[in-house]
Amino acid sequence: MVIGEAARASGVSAKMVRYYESIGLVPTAARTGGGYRTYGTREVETLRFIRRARDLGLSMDRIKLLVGLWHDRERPSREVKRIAQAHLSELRTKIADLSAMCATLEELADACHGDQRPECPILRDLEAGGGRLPGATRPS
Amino acid sequence: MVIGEAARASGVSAKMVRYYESIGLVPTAARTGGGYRTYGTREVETLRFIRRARDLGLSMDRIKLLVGLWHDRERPSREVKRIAQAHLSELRTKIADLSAMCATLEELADACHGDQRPECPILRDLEAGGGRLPGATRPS
DNA sequence: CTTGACCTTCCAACGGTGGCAACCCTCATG
DNA sequence: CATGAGGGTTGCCACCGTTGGAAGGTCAAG
Repeated sequence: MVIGEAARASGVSAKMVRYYESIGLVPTAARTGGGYRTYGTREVETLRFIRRARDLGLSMDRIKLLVGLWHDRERPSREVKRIAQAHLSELRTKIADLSAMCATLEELADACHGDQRPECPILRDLEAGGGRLPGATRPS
Repeated sequence: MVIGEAARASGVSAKMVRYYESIGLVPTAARTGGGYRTYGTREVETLRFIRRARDLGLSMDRIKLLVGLWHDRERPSREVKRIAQAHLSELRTKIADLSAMCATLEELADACHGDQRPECPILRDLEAGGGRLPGATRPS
């Protein structure tokens, strides 16, 4: 299997396969006489593993750890769970941050009539930096 | 006001002020005889505007548009609202994506006993890519 | 031979952050 | 008045992480 076939089989683009090799996430692939990288079933499975981990939003560093644990038959599941929970906690933080932005922006967009008039609560808020706190718009 | 003072007054780092100038987000600053950038109240207010927009997660491109609209007294609030809603829609998409990851990962982490034993549903899922859908783990 | 896939290397994006050598400005001391 | 010290500023380059694209060259197969 050359890189294109491995890419199709794993769902990881050839570009990314080379990249993963360059950062040491997957071991250096064997080469044919002509210099083509070759992959076997095992390598493709690793790539698929990586893609699924990526789909869950895990960072390369954590994926590297997970691949190591995956290949270790003696691993304690505690280690895996710890990584998952660290990621979960970051995901939750990000979601909370985005939700806060969303809430503020929703409030502002709702207050904006959105017609041809120049008056705009969105710009007013960005200008004054005011109404970020609860309690709605402060009285004038 | 030189750049450091403007930075402290606006909450944008001096580095970022130069960066914003380099990408054309803020106009070229006036200079002293010695080549130092100088800022007035108006410039600092613009920087503060930008920082607040960044805090809401807006992209540089959109902030550029918003600053333009902010300085335009004839702007239709429709334009501002349209930008806000475009960003809102992206925020919601991102939140949904992260929430999906979160849900999957929560399910897997809950199923993992997290002790010294090697058996681990998290790794099993990443390996097989199976149990993403409801209905629990399929029978062997 | 032609065509397609592969090889390497560089550039772009996002929004900054960090470092570095050199320069400017101010103040203190001789 | 001159000199030095210290801190702020300048421009430039490189880096973070992940992906895509393009250029230019090589390989394999029809």
